[in-house]
Amino acid sequence: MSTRRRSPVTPVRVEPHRCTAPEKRRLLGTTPFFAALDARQLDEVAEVFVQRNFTAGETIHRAGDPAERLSIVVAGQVKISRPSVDGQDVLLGLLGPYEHFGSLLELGDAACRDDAVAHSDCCVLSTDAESFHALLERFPPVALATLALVAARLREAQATIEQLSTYPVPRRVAATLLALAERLGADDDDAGGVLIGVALSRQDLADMTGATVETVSRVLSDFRRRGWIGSGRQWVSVRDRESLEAIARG
Amino acid sequence: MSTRRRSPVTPVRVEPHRCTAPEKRRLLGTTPFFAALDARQLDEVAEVFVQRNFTAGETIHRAGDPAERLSIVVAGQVKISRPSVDGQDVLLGLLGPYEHFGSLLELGDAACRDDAVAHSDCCVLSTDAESFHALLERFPPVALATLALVAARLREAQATIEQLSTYPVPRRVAATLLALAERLGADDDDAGGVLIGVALSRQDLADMTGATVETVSRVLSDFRRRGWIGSGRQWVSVRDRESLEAIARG
DNA sequence: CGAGTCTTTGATTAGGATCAATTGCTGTGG
DNA sequence: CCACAGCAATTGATCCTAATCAAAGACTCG
Repeated sequence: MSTRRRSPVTPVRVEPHRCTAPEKRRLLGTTPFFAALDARQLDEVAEVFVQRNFTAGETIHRAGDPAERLSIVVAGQVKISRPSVDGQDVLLGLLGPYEHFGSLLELGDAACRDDAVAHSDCCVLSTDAESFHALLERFPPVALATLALVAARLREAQATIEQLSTYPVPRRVAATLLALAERLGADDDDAGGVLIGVALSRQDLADMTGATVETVSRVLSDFRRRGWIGSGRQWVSVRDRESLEAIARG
Repeated sequence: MSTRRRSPVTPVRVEPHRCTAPEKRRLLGTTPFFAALDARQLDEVAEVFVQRNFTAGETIHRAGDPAERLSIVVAGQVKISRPSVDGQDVLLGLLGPYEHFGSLLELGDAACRDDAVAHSDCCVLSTDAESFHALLERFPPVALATLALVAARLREAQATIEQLSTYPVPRRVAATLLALAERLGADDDDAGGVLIGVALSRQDLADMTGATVETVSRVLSDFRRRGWIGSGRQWVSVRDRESLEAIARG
């Protein structure tokens, strides 16, 4: 068929390295959290962060674990999902570099509500909630940056609520694809579209849109037949942004 | 019928007053934003806040207005809803005393995404985004408190996303009623339940749960027949928390 | 009392979920 | 290198939840 190909164009990322101290400092400095700090201050920050690598599919933490760490993705992607008894997971975030997950503030005995899984091989810097809280108090600009990040997340969440409340599935799928292409678009697969640069199963898409695998598959087949997207096992690429936007707008 | 009554037990609140300066200071001090500040600091804060009263139904701001003010409810309730072209509004928040709305940070030319309407007569303290930003920088504890508030909102939003993605309507309605009773429960109407202390139309409930008025009405009728709630025009009271919780848990 | 709004109830429809196979891709091991 | 195991994706058939369409009842207020 015109819009089908057989091999996922997604190059897989691997990162089996260990950060040196100065590297760690540099990475943290690139992060929106700590962008405002100078070299000396970054040293202080770097001291409380530890680096860990995960291979694709590895579990970072599970819902129910004590909520005591804040983590920042520095390479690769991490999938945050809320599990439910009957296996109907909800995908709350697909985080790329410089995005955070875990607990920002809660020092008490709160439990994690979500699973965090390495969606690709990835590298994560993390610290315990207590140390992070100390950083917030010590460096006011960090608190402000954090506030901005959380506020942005809240806005995204509210947009998602709006979508789930009122849009039919094809519209939600279109909007989700566009958002992903925007955030993770590795431009151009060989058919001149914007390839979503992350392994993306139908199940993932279903968990993001609150639909079922089957429905998502049907919707994508339809979009593909119309030439709006290309898709295959674990990948999607946007080929006709205009049309998708029209659907996403209603 | 056993569970019907004719008059809404909701007492309407009225507040046609004007805060004196010390009153304003005291109110701000009770707010989670500024609880950590001392009297002198509160004076400074109070200077940039102005008080406004609204009568029930009055519009505070509309989606599309420039996003330039942060407001804190000090009495009454404010309804935050996201309008959509086809009138399918989404109710994002029903705010009571000490909850905030408006823009925390965006100093640019951002536009409000939501309508804010006085849901009851209410009293609001507000300031412009710029002044608030200055307060955040001047008083680090305020930034931390704000961060905690926004993080809490984010958690609520994620819970809502989970519900909308996977729960059927009766479950969402039950969960919503319990949450409202928790937050706004004026205990005891004359039938020994927990009355939700706010005017609450079926439409509001529909906008909160992403369902239609008709469906909500049917669900409530069902709950009422089972004796789990009492309800009437613009009010609901929870009479059998246990059973509702069972539904809300699935 | 009568207009207007909110609520309830019924009948019908449709969007998606569910159930059930089948096909196709990938990586593995003989 | 090919066969096969295993998972991902597709497609079809059916069912069901909730939306839609339509109307009538209830409460409120001027």
